[in-house]
Amino acid sequence: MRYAPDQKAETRTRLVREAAARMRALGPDGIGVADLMRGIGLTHGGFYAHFRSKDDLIAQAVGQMFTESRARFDRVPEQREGADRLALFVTRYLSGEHRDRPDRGCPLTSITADITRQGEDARAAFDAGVAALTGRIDAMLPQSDPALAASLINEMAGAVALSRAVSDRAASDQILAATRDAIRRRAGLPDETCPEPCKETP
Amino acid sequence: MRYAPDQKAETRTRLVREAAARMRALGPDGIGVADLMRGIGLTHGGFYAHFRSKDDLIAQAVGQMFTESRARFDRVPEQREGADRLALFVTRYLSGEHRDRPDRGCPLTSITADITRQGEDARAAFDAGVAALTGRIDAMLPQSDPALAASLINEMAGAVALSRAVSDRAASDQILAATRDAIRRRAGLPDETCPEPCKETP
DNA sequence: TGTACATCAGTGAACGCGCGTTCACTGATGTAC
DNA sequence: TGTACATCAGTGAACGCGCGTTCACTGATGTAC
Repeated sequence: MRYAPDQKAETRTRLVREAAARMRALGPDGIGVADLMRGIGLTHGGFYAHFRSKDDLIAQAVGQMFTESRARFDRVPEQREGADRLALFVTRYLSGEHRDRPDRGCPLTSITADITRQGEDARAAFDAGVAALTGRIDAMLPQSDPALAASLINEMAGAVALSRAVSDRAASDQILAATRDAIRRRAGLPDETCPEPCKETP
Repeated sequence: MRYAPDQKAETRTRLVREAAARMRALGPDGIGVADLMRGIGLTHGGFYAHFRSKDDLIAQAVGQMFTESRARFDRVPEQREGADRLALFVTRYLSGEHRDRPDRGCPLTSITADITRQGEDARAAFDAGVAALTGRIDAMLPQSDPALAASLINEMAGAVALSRAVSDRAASDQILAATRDAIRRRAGLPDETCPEPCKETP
């Protein structure tokens, strides 16, 4: 078959998305080139028409992860703002759904430790993502406080990561609930009243 | 040569220690059986006289990591207690030295995301370690508050992990400093006055 | 209109390598007689 | 006292396997003449 004019670009996009999802769930070492290509219905040989190396793909995927994470956690009904937006973010971030679906989760909860061992490009993408995320949280605070914003995201990311690692479900739920309380208190938000229908676990 | 009566037990101990150090720095997938054996001056073939499998070793090493971490961060001059002990712990935990030496660091800063993908034994060892650590922090609080203790360790572990991932040294230092402030405030400790000589980076 | 050729995303066999694991063996020393 | 054998932590060759990467090829369609 002859290919549609933007077929190659489209395949590349699908690859980066698939890689981002797998990396969140399995880490950079957990994705294999052949597996990945099979995942989007192709064979492994074509990979190097799209990326210089697996490292190159990883760097692209790190950027993608932050983009998707932003779309998932920061998207809000337009009329909301300030504290209301932050409350929504916190509820979503510290939810059972976020814990149970690492493949769609925030990169800070899954690949932070791995980034240390990645190449320069992946690290740069990670740096940019962290800075942007911290900035957006700062903007949702009652008054700008970059150190507080950084501190809040550290705790939230740490809590979600730990809630996944802990085997006991009740203990895991408890970590998330306690962290929601702590974050709300620290950010000066009202106590737990769901700002929108809370579906904890799907 | 004939072997000393406790030689085998000693070799096993050395292996578990070496594995713990490597796992912290490289993750469970980052250590290879042959490399590890070479690291303590032996050849790979002898490994299976000590462990049923690599997974078995990993589970042992997880326990070891928590034991060492406790010795490193919780050891205090005996006269100290309460808030004073906690201040010491926080200073050590959120230090440049902890960031720069992951091979001697707290497992919560390095293997949390990996534990999700490990076997039952490793997860059980991790669970026990987390519970014990949280309990010790709780005991250092002015008054017991298990949820606060968990919240504090989440933020501290998240911050150290992130301080390692960030490329820019100044930004990394800033994460640690800001988190020390945040934790001290949250735990009701006095402001930054070094409770003992602070050697930040070696 | 028909023929020859160019294009190019994707194919699949093959590569060298390191992994976890197995197993027959080594060799120094203790024990039995 | 000397000889034969048991012990056992560690050795090193070998295994099957999956990895990242390379490369000659496919085959449907567009273009040139």
